[in-house]
Amino acid sequence: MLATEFKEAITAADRVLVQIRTAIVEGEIPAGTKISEPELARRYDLSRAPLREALARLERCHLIERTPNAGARVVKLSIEGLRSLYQLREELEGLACRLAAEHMTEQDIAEVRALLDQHLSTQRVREGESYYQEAGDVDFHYRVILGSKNPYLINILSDELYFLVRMYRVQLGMNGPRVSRAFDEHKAIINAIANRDGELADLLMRRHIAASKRNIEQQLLQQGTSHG
Amino acid sequence: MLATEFKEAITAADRVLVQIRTAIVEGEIPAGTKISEPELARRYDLSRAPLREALARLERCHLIERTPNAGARVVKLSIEGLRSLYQLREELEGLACRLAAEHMTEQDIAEVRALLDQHLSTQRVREGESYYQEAGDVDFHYRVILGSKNPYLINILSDELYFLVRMYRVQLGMNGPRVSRAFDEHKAIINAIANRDGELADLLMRRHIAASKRNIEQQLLQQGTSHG
DNA sequence: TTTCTAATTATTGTCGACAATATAATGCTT
DNA sequence: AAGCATTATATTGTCGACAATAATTAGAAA
Repeated sequence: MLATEFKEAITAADRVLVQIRTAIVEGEIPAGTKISEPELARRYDLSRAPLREALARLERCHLIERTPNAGARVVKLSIEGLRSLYQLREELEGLACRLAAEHMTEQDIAEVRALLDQHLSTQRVREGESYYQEAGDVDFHYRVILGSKNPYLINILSDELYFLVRMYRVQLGMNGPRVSRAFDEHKAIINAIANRDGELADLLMRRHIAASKRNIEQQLLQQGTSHG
Repeated sequence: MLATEFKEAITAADRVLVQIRTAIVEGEIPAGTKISEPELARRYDLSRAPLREALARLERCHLIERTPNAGARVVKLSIEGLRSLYQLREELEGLACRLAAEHMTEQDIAEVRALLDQHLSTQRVREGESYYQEAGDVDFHYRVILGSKNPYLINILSDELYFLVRMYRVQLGMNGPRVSRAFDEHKAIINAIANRDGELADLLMRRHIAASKRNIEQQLLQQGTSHG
C-alpha cells in the first residue's frame, strides 16, 4: 500500500531454492553428490516440506535428478550433456533473436546498449576476473530472451535451461581470448536486432553460442584426460 | 527379480498427477477454474502433501498458474497463448526432425511407418471420431521427438509443452478436412526422415504444425465471436 | 572366502495439525 | 447508500511424526 514497487510474496521454499541452486551452480555442492533431505533440512534450518518444494523446482531446471523412493543426485557435467544442452540453446536463442528483432522497442535496444557499455567498463577495470564476464554475458542473453516477448520461450530459457548453462560456465570457466571477443559479438548481435535484421541476429547468436560451447568442451576434454 | 520388464515405482503423487492432468486437458476441470487444495484432496482421497507435489508438476507444464499464498488457477486458452506455444512448437519439432533424420535407426523408422498404417486402419473404421486422430497424431509426434535422441528436447516437448498442446486440441477440436490430411503429412515427414533429408523434414513439420495452428485459431475466433 | 539371505538402519513418501497470509463478511463513518 | 476499516473465515505454507520403501549391514551356507 506504500509507494514501494510491487513486492512479490517470498516463501521459505523460494529462499532455500535460491540458496541450494547457487550452491550447486557454483560447485559448493559438487556434481554427482547424493542429496540428503534430512541433512539439507538441518543445514538450511527448515522443515522438509518447503525443502521438497525446492527440490522439485531444481529437478525442473535439470540441476538434480530424482528417482522415486531412492532420492536425488546433483547432475553430472558431461560432454554429451553439454552438446545436447547447447544444441537446444542455439536453436532457442536463435529464435529469440528473430523475435527480438521483431518485438523489441527502441528503448529496449537502447537499454541493452547501455548495459553493454557498462559491462565493458567494469570488465576493463577488472581485467581477467571471469566472474564479471560471466554475469555480464548472462545479463545480455537474458535481455535478448526477454525481448522475444514469448512467455514460453522466456520460461524455458531463463527459468529452466540457464542455470545448467551457468553451471557449465562457472565450473569449467571461460578462458583465453574468448572473454574479450564475447563483447564484440554481443555488440554485433544487438546491432543486427536494431537494424531489424532477425536472420543475421539469429546467425550471429548461433555462432556466438557455438564458440562458447567449443571453449567449454575443450575444458571438459582436458579435465577428462588430465586426471581420468 | 522376475522376468517382468523394469517396473518404475509409482507414488500417490504420480497417480493424482495423471488424474488431475487428464481432467484439465479434457476440460472436466474447466479452464480458468480456481484450484482448491482441500477440495481436490477430498475428491481424490489423499493428503495435501502429494497433492501439492502434483500441482508443482502441473505448473511445470503450464496447465495451472500459481501465485504465492493465493493459490492456483487452471490456465485459460487464448489466441496469444496459442500463437506463442505453436511458435515454439514449430521451432522445436522442426529441430527434432533434423535430429531424427540424423539419429533414428532404420528400425525406429520402420516402427513409425507401421504405426502410421495402424492408425490409418483404425481411423477408417472410426471415421469422424476425432479422439483417435488426436491420439494417433500425438503418438506420431512423440515418436519423432524421441527420435531426436536429445534428452532436453524430449523433456521440454513431451513432458512440458505437449499437455498444453493437447488441451488446445481436445477442447477446440480438429475438424473438417484437416483430419484426413494429417495422415498424408505424417507420411511425407517420415519419408523425408527415411531419406535422411533433415531440412525437408523440418520444413514439412513446420507447415504441418502451422496448418494445425490455423485450424485451432479459427475455432478460437469463432468461439470468441459467437458468445463473447 | 564368497555369495546369497535376512534383519537392521536410514531415507523417502504421506499424514494431520498449526501458523501465516489472503479472501470474504460485517459494521461503521461520511 | 457508498466507501472504508475491521473482524471473521478460509486457504496456503510449514512443521513434526508415522508408514512404506530402499540401502546397508550382519549372518549363514556353499
